[in-house]
Amino acid sequence: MDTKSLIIENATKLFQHKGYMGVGLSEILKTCNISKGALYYHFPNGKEELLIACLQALNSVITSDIEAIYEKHPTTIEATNAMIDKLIIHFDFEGTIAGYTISSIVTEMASLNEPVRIACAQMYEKIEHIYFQKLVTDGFSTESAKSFALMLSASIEGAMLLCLAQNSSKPLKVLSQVIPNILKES
Amino acid sequence: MDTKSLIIENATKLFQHKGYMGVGLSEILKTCNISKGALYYHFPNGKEELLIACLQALNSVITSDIEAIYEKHPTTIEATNAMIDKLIIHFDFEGTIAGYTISSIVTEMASLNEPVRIACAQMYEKIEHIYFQKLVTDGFSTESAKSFALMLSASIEGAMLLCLAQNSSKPLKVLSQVIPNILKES
DNA sequence: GTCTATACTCCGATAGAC
DNA sequence: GTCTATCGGAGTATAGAC
Repeated sequence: MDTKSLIIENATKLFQHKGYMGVGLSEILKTCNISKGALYYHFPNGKEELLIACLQALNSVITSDIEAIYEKHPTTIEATNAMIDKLIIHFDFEGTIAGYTISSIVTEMASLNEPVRIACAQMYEKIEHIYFQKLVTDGFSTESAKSFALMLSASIEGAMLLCLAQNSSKPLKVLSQVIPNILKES
Repeated sequence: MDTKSLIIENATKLFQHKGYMGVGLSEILKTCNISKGALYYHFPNGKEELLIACLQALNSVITSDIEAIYEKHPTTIEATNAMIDKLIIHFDFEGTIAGYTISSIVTEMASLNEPVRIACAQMYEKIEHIYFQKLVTDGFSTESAKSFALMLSASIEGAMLLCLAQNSSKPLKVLSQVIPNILKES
């Protein structure tokens, strides 16, 4: 693998787990076994440019992951539960879920750095769009689908936050049980 | 006001807006117009001890705020919508919502520092308990009330995250419209 | 109870050799 | 394309005067 991809891959994981401010360049360099010169050759504008690159790479990875799950299952309810199950299994196995969320970066940077905020917003938008399309396929009206897509996005993100705080996958488990009741035409 | 309370009040706001790592002691000192000596007299164990104190103070403020709203309104739906409206007004007026969430601290510290994680978990637990009690009063079964309380907690936290990312109060607005459809016995 | 002065580490960033 | 060496500043924490 080329050095640039290696840096992005390692830095992404570190940023997700410890936040932007919580990760020093030295930690990234040590993880990649490279020097400062190498990093600044690939990212001349330093840490912030690296973060943007990480967010864009993560956008591709996460959304294509979700897309694959949603293509494989016939309805939104089944697809969403399959996705949440995957999150739960990952949490119970790895002890964390940070790799599937950018909440640490959003909360830290959204109000401080506009380019970073926009990169985060684009990722949420893309995820919501996948939910939206599946809901329309299910037969929901455009308006209902939009509302429910946002609801799904918010509740899953929130449940991951609660899982981190409680150090338990229970919030996600309860969510997957409640979702079928939510996705009903009013 | 005594110095200790002053420190907690200012530091809490800074931690909420910029995260734990994003705030230096010097910034806290400057905001409070005090010296390092004063801070280390009140918090001998430094920044981490201060963070715990901030989380405990915030726990009281936020939960009693929510409790007051829930006592004033007859049903969970009305109380919740009143609470979300308050968040929306605050966002549209102040341009942020960070003061009503600890997500920045959770995502940054939950997996790194156990005492901080526990303080965060206690806050979410207390909030969920308020929702739970109101739902039981509404006539929900204990089991349903537990699930819906978690659902409310997760979706509201998630919606605040989306508001920060999108720099818009729209996610909270949509959530308040969807919630009445969710809170129905299955 | 609050101050100043200081210690020492780590930060992100740059320059220049190879 | 990657390295080492170094900069200036900010980080947390401590010691001791008042």
